[in-house]
Amino acid sequence: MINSDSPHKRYFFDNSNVFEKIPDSIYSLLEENKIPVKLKKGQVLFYEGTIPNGVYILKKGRIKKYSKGINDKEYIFHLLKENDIFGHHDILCNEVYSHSVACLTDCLFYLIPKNVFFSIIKNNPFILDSLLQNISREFGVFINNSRVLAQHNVRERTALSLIKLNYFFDDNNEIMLSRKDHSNIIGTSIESLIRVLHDFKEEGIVEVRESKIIIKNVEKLIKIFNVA
Amino acid sequence: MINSDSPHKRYFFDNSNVFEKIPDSIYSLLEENKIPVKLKKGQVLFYEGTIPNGVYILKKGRIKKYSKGINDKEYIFHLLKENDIFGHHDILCNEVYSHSVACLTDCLFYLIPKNVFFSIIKNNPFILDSLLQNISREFGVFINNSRVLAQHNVRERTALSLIKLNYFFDDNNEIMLSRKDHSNIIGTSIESLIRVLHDFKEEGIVEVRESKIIIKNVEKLIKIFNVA
DNA sequence: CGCAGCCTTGAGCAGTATCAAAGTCGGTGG
DNA sequence: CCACCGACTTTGATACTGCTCAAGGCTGCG
Repeated sequence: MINSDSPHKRYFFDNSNVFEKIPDSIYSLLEENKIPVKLKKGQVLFYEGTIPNGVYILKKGRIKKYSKGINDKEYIFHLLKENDIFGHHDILCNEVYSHSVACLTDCLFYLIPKNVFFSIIKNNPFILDSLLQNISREFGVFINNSRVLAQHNVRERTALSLIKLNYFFDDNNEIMLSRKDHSNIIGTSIESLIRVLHDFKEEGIVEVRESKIIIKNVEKLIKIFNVA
Repeated sequence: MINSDSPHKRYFFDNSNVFEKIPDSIYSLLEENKIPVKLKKGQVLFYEGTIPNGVYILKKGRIKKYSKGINDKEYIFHLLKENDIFGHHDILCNEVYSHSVACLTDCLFYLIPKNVFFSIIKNNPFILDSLLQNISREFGVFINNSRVLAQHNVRERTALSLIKLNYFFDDNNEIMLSRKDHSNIIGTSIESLIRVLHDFKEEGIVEVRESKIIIKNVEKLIKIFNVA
């Protein structure tokens, strides 16, 4: 049983508010050194395989983290929204980016340069702890993601994706995402996704308006995902 | 193109030798406080959902990390061998275990009690860094695992699993794993796995003897995985 | 010797991808 | 303002992939 209040929330919803409650001293350090970056919908912030230059905080907008596979098809494994931090994994292990990031909407980022980031975590065990805690927690999410891909069929995965997306696009209660991106989250073809959405529409579970999806009945989605 | 020497090694092979080169002081602390645990093949070291009591080092044997899903079917997302450390993620984020661990062979573990572990990482920034680095690095592995599940078919995933297993069971050059476990790694049914293995046998890629698999031609496996 | 637990094979069916074609929407330029 | 274009979405037909169920084979052990 999963929804945003359930004990399993940990596994399916992941927000990494590392800088949620930070000391004033760090805050001002961040303020002084942050570099604002503005991008339009569709633009790519960075590509997998390139060298990281810092850590980002998403201040405005929605982004996708993805990695390209067969025939350059994207696999989208994470969506982020306001105040989420990202890009720290590859900095911390000193590797090139393991994934790309692109904008689902117009976006504003703060780039925290690598050296600033390192000096912050070096001098603030508090932040380091929080970071470690957050990264560790993400594992539960990843394990579940993988298990879902391995064991659930497209209908079930679509149901789960809608539950998550509903949570993700909370502010306007409408899911705005291209079918392509949506199918690349679920790990299926555009057409298969559309057919499942069609079924859900007929079953009164969702409403589809102008390519936006409105969830009518989350309980049914949960039931479908849990193999009702 | 992936094999154990390729630049993509990072994404497919994951060893977390956090305690690889540790100061003598820490080593003796570990030596004094470690609790040896012996288990037989098939036994479970811990179950997902239970409370962690420490961090483990696998000294002897082979284990699987898995999580149960539909109909109690296991999804195996990681195999570990000698000197691998595990169980630290859930300790670090102060959660119950996100997965279970069971023995593929007779095993010997060292349990490092929670408080010892914490005092070590608290007093040794060196270890903490190494830990953070390792955990961060694992993300690349997980992203790739998920993408493979989302985009590759059973034949391709089986090929990849064999490449990995070959690396994992390096010491005797034979893959010893039940069809059930193997299929739970790939994310398919036992029968489907068997059919693919049968094909590989006919294509001269593997040899199957007494339920053990011997890889005859890794290059072909790589080609199949990369969608030849 | 017989039983239990794996492994294997076969047949049929359900699920999913692919390809092709038509419909929809938004934006652009005449 | 309207017509057209391109991108995205939807639908249909078809083929293939992979799962399930059922049965039989093999192996090791009591």
